[in-house]
Amino acid sequence: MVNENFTATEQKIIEAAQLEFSEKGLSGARMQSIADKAGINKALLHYYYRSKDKLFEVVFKMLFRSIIPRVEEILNKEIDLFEKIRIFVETYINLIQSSPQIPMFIMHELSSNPKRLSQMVALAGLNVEKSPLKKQLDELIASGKIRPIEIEQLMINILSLCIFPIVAKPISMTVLYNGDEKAYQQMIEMRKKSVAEFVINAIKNTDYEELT
Amino acid sequence: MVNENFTATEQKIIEAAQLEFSEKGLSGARMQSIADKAGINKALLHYYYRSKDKLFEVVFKMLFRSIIPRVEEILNKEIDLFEKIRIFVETYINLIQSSPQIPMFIMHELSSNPKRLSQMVALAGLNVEKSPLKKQLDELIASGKIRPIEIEQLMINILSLCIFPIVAKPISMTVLYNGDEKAYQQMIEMRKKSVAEFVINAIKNTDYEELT
DNA sequence: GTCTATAGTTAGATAGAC
DNA sequence: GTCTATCTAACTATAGAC
Repeated sequence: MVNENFTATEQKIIEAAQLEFSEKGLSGARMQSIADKAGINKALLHYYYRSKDKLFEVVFKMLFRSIIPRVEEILNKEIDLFEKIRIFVETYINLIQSSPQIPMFIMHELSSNPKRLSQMVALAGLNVEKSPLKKQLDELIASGKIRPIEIEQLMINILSLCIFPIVAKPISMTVLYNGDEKAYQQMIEMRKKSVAEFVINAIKNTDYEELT
Repeated sequence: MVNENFTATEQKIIEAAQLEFSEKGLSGARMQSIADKAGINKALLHYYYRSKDKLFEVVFKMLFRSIIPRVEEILNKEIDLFEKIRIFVETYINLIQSSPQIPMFIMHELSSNPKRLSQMVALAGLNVEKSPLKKQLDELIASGKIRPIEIEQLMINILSLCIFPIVAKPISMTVLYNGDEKAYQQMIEMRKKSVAEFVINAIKNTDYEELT
């Protein structure tokens, strides 16, 4: 996760901060707690990052920049759409699972400062409308292989199915499994395959299949 | 939203608090800001609710209790499963749309205090495994009308598709629509119908259709 | 670069008048 | 019940020694 040439101390701070911010959000996080997690003291945090807000900004940008390329890479690969969906779902759920704080971290940030995100998106040069994925999707719709669906709707459906169950872990674990952690983990594990099939079945055009 | 016999002041406080808590979360919320929104002063908040935590608890419980019965009612209705999904999706997206803070509010709460939720769920007597919906689902699977799927997976899929796009409004609005609010609203509007069809197509057993 | 000590600020909570 | 004024605690941020 930490990639640039930081000193050992900087790395420890970034890691500790990421953990604290995603657990507690910007306002809930405590500089003291970050310092403790990093095994240093408060003053050093300010020495490196001046203020809580600056530190947050740094951590946020790093996280964001580490995710975007991975997503883009998969989406723009030259492979069959259904295969792409399978790979994307599995990779993405694994990614979130390994750092379940990330989505919450980003969502925390968003509600308080939506502008920051748009700057970063613009900077990353993301544009769904002009993506190779859209072209691929439109061709399959035109040929009748899949049902008509807007790329935005498809993307948001896939993202919802991958992200929400993990972000809302306490809800699903409690409401669906009476707090059974193991059952919940099994469910997530299953979803690495089942979500892709769910999506594929949802968009596959069955009329077309009958013709082949 | 406010239903019991509260005084006018209490109502104003509850409404203001709900707004503030869902915008900022528990830690980000300010008693001063709640007082301002309610048009009273800080001291009065403490007069009525003793502490910030108590106030939060009251607001949270009220919200939770207002949602559960509505969800249960739809899910246990004696109607066709596909029709049930259509009604549920439309009602649920409308509900969240009218109070988009609710999911964030609940999720904020969850990360900080998962136990509170389980108490409330237990209290509400929710149990998916024993619900009429599960029976209905299992029958349709047995008869081959829909593909095998666990009720928990189906529920979490539907909830994800309804809740996430609204909770993650800033993400989707920015990433998918370059910040165009109107385009985003249109997308949500479409989803009131399209999500149900997406889910139905995903679970419908096409082999069975061919047989009929 | 890293620490201890402390200054400065904010915000939750209480006391007491009306 | 509602207000103003105030206390106290928590937390961010800085100063200054090593």
